[in-house]
Amino acid sequence: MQSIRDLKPNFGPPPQSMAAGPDAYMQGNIRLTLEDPDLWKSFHDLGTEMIITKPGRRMFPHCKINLAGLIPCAKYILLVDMVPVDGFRYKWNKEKWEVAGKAEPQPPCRTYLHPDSPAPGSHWMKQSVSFLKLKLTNNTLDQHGHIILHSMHRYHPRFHIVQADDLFSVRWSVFQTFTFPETSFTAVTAYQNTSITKLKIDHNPFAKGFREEGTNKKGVQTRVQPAWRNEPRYFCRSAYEAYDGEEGDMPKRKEAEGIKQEHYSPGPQSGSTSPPGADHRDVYNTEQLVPAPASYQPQRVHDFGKPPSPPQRGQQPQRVRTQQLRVPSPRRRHGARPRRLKAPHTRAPPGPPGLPRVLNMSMAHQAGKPGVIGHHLYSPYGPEQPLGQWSNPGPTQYPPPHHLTADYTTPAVHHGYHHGNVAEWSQYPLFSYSCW
DNA sequence: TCTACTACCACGTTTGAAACGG
DNA sequence: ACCGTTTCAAACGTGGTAGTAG
Repeated sequence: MQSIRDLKPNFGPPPQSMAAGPDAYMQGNIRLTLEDPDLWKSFHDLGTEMIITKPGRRMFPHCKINLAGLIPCAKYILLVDMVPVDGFRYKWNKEKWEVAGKAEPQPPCRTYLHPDSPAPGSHWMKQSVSFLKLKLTNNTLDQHGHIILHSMHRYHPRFHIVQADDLFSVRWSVFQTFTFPETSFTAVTAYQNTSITKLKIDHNPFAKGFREEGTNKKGVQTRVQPAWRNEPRYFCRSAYEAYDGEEGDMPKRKEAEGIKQEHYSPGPQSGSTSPPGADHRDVYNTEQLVPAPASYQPQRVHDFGKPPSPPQRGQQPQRVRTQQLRVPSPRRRHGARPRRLKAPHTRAPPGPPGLPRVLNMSMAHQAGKPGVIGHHLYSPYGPEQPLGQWSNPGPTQYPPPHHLTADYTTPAVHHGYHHGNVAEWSQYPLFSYSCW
């Protein structure tokens, strides 16, 4: 059913203090499923691209998850960050992505905190959790708390669930981390793959103006069909399939259901042209406990089987209105067309003044040195209230992804337990909390 | 010349205060 | 006065495109 390959080298028995606790058991039952997996897969098959801009750009598709198995009355914090898929920089050449060299040093790592956090498990489970407001930027000096990425690099989002009563106790809490392989993407400043552009136009409501039907005046040739749900895919070939090398014959999932047996090869292991080419709706699940420095310590393996009730296609998710505030800005563009003038609304921001809630964590750790990390929390509940500190955000290089593994029978890759207060539970920056 | 990036544009959607009606 | 619905415009999100830098 499931196997764990290539997780972490230093697996060992979990500390009993952690393994035996009721929380540990309950946390092990947490299930996380990705909403709109077919849409994600559609993009993934082509090689998802996400636009990054200086002012910040939303993701599309955006991250939306369903949670189950939380303790209803316990409070949780949800976080998302982006980690490089591999250590390469890419370029688009002749209709396919090619490795263009070594990855640039990583910018300060930031983590997006879901605006509802902290909230009880019942809150997270009663409806899908959307990270719609998450924005990506290539501005390393960004002051808005957006997640900073490098263009032409590949990333994938990680979801972190932390049982904690408040933001300040995160460092003492247990993290559980999940990823969805089909959410990996290439950060770009302009779309390279025209098929991706078409797909975005077709499915993103904000891009309706570029569809052929309607009032599109730009002559963009796109499919007219509005929805991806009820039609066969007009695209067929993954851009990643264009990669030569070991993954060229990577098995593709035959259909949306059924047991998958493809092998997910992490980038570094599959040569220089590393992008994962297969879709991976179902994944293995492992957990790990409080890490010893620089090592994962998987505790046990869960076999969750199929997700309990995967989101139904076409199901209109309940509209979620978060407390996310709008960052007041004078006018977005210089030459925007004039608006009709009337008594101008004095729109109060829907939330207290401030900024998107983003944790900024920069790793100071170097090989063999537990890092003292800085992180910056932007909270909508107060203007620029850093709950942490910046500290020495020197450029760091992400490690190769260890977590992308083989057989999948559960919705998400579950990376397991780790404590937020341990600086080097892994090489990833997120958990380099030192203080809040 | 090529590639990556930016600024601007014109479109559409979202949002919430104001207006309105019961 | 209260509550629910509708209206409407500012704010925002989107991809295209031209221009620029290296």
